[in-house]
Order: sequence, then structure tokens, then C-alpha cells
Amino acid sequence: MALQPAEPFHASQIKTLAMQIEQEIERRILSGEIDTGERLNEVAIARALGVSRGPVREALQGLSHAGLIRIVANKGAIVREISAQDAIDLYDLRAAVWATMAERLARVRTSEQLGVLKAGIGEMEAAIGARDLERYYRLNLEFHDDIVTFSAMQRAAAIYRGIVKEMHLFRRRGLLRNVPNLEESLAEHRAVVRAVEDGDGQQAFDAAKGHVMAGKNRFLASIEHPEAP
Amino acid sequence: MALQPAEPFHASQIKTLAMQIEQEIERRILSGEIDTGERLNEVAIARALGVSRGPVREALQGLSHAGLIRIVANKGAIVREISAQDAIDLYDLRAAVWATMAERLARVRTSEQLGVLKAGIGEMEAAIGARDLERYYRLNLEFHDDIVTFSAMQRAAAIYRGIVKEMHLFRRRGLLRNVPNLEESLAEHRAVVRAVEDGDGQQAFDAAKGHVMAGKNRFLASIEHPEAP
DNA sequence: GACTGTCCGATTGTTGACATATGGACAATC
DNA sequence: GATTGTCCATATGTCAACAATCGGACAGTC
Repeated sequence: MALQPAEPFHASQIKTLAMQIEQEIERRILSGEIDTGERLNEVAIARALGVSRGPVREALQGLSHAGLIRIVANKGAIVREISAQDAIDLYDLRAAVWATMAERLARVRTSEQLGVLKAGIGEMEAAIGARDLERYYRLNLEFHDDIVTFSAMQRAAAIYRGIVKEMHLFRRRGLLRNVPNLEESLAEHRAVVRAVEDGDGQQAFDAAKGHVMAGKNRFLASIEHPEAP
Repeated sequence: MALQPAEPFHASQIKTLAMQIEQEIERRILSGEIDTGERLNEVAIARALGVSRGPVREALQGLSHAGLIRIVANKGAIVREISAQDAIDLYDLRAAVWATMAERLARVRTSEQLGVLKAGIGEMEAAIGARDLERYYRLNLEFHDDIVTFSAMQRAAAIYRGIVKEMHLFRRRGLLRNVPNLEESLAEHRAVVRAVEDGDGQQAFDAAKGHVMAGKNRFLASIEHPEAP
């Protein structure tokens, strides 16, 4: 009982071939290595990875459920094309789901969790001060994911992360990643944390939804004026 | 070009064996034929349905992604057990997703859609007048699903329907279906339709969320006092 | 020349067999 | 007698071959 590995082991983490393949294809899709609309041939993938078609099929099923590809019976799989309308829908959905988790978190948060969130805010301030956009981008993702994790709403977390991945299908098309107004974004983050600290669920919900919606509006603006500075 | 089938055919509706199997197992799970916590043996299912293990595995993958079963590598699949906390999470999530669709619908509704919703309200009134609980239950489901369909948010719709199915895993445990206060429920429905008619997105969101949350509260009460009349 | 029907290569759907991992029974050990 | 190690039946993971389907090419018909 003395062994305490850094990353706690659990049986459900065992990686089957199909899972590895799914992860690999997902990586190639999100990185743009495989393009939107491209066709995914089972035998080609199987040969390329040195496996049989079985695990590849399972991987494709998984990606289909994740919304990254579209499978039609007897015809095959293609990488999904995401319309602007789809992206808008996903923004609204993501806003609602993330806000729900923020609302919950406001009601169940521990002081440790609050500390982590506040520390994140502090780091973001520093990143802005240093004009380190890359670092802010990473901290922003962490902040969002912390709230997802801390809320402990498993299904919602899975859905949220799925939505984020799916949105990458649009992001990649060159329009994004749009450069946010950092100070504005940070202020919105602060509002969320403040509501969480106060234990005010309703306000946490509104602040979180408002933050994602602000991102949506920036997104819409970037569609309207693709080349604006 | 003259042929206009009642149910418009689309290639994506072709049913592969795996899909049929998934549907069948899902039916057995939701009907209680297969109990919560029960183990799903691949060869047993394959033999029982007269097919090979391949499609069965695909079906199980699908059910796993839908949240109805849980698969761990090299060990197998069991029908998920849903805790009261899980059910609470699902209520919150469902409220947010359904409210998001209601909000959207308020902004894009056609008069035809509004007509359908109002007709539904009328039928519910009649069902209440006739004290026909069964009929009200069915109309209630239709009403919710109409809003889902009319909002035309595909991903959100898929998620919503998945959540509803997943909640059945708890419902079946005898505590529910809880008998709603019909007049109260109808009044909430009316509020949603009114907001949709007015094109007031914010209000539609609040009314829709409030309606699901009212259901959640009744659910919570039924947990606290399992045998109350 | 547009339409219809048939053929054929390519791809997916399905199958049965083989490879590997699990968990419990049993024996050996201290 | 509790623990450890080994074995084995069972179930899952993977594979390669077979069957069914799709879509385009081509020829025939009006």
C-alpha cells in the first residue's frame, strides 16, 4: 500500500489499440494534417498504421460520436465540414454548458479550488503584463478547464471538451484563432471567479455565459470582417 | 421526381446491423429487460441475436458513447449505474441545453412552428381536462421534442436526447416517473411558448430553464420522501 | 443525344479464428 | 492460516478472409 505513483493508475486508463488509433487520427484532424472534407479510407489507414481494419473501424466510430467525422453506411467516413452556423450553435451550446458548471462550482467549491482559480488569474495578469499572448492563450485554456474539472460534473465535462474539439474544425479554417481583447477577457474571468468565491450560483452562471458569448461576438465580428486588424 | 414518400428517405438512414443491434440493446436497457449493473457478454449477445461479435462490439461502443453502458478495456461492459448525484447533474445539464434551444427558437421561429407549439398547449389543456395522465405525459414529451427539433441546433439536439435517455437509467429505479402537478407544468409550458411568440430569447431561456428546474425540484422531493403520495 | 441497364473495381459490412488479458481456484510456502 | 505463485477457463482484443454494396464506365436503346 506504500506505492503512490505520481499519476494514479486506474484500469480504465489502459489503452487499447483502437483508442490509440482514435487519438492519432484525432490529432491529425485537429492539427490539420488531415483536411476538412477529406475521405478516410479504412484499409489505407490500417496499412499506414500497420494494423487491421477492426481497430480502425472502432476508432472511426469513436470519432463519429465525437462529431469530428461523419460516417454514412456503405459509403465511408469524411472529416466533417463545419459551417458558420454550426460554429454559432456550438458557441451557444458551450456557453450554456460551461455556465452550468460554473454555477455548480459556485455552490460546491472548496477553498483550495478557489485558490487555484485565483492563482490562475494572477498568472494571466502577469502574462498580459509581459505581452505574452502565447502564454495567456494557454492559461486561458487551463482556467476554463479548471472550472470544468472542479465542478465535478462528469457528463457535462465530457460534452464540453467534445464541443471544444469540434469547434477546432472551424477554427482551423484560418479565420481564427482570433486575438481577444486581453484586458476584457481577464475582466470577465475575474467576474466568474468573484461569483464563485461569493457562492453566487446565478451570478456565476451569468458571468460564465457572458464570457463565452463575448467570445462568440468576437468570432462573429471576425467572420464579418475577415481581414480586420 | 414525383415520388414523395411520407417519411423522406435519406441515405444516412440506412440501417447497418450494428445500428439495429444497438437499438435493440438500448431498448432492452431502457425497458428494464436488462438491469442496471448487469454485465453484457459479447458472445452471449451475438449468439442470442444470431450475429457475429463484430457488430455487437460496434453497438456496445455506441451505447458507451451514449452513456448507457460503461466499457473497461479487457474486462467488458456493464449497464451504468446512475447515482442520485448523477441524476441531479443531468437535470442541470438538460435544463441548460433545452433552455439554449428555446432561446434560439425564440429568435428564429416561424409562424408554422409557433402554431404547432400552441396546438400542443391546447391538447395538453384537453388532456388535463380529461384527467388523462398518460396522454399528457406523451404530449409533454412531444412538446419538449418539438422545441428541440424546431431550434434546428443539431448537436444540441443529439446531446439533449442523449441526456434524456441517460436519465431513464435512474427513472427506472422505481422512484419515478414522478407525477407532476399538471396545471403547474402547463403554466410553465405556456410561459415558454409566450416568450417564443414574443421573440424574447432571454425570457425563453429563463422560462425553459425554470421549467426543467421545477421538474428537478419535484425529483429531489421524491428522493427525500420516496413514499409520499 | 439523353436515358436505361449491366458490368466491374473499389470500399465497406460481416464473419470466424487466433492472440492476449483477466480473475478465480488451487497448491506451495512461510 | 494468510500470502504468494501458478494454472486454466472465460472473455475481450485483433486479425485476415468473405460477402454485400456503391459508384462510375460502358454499351445498348429509343
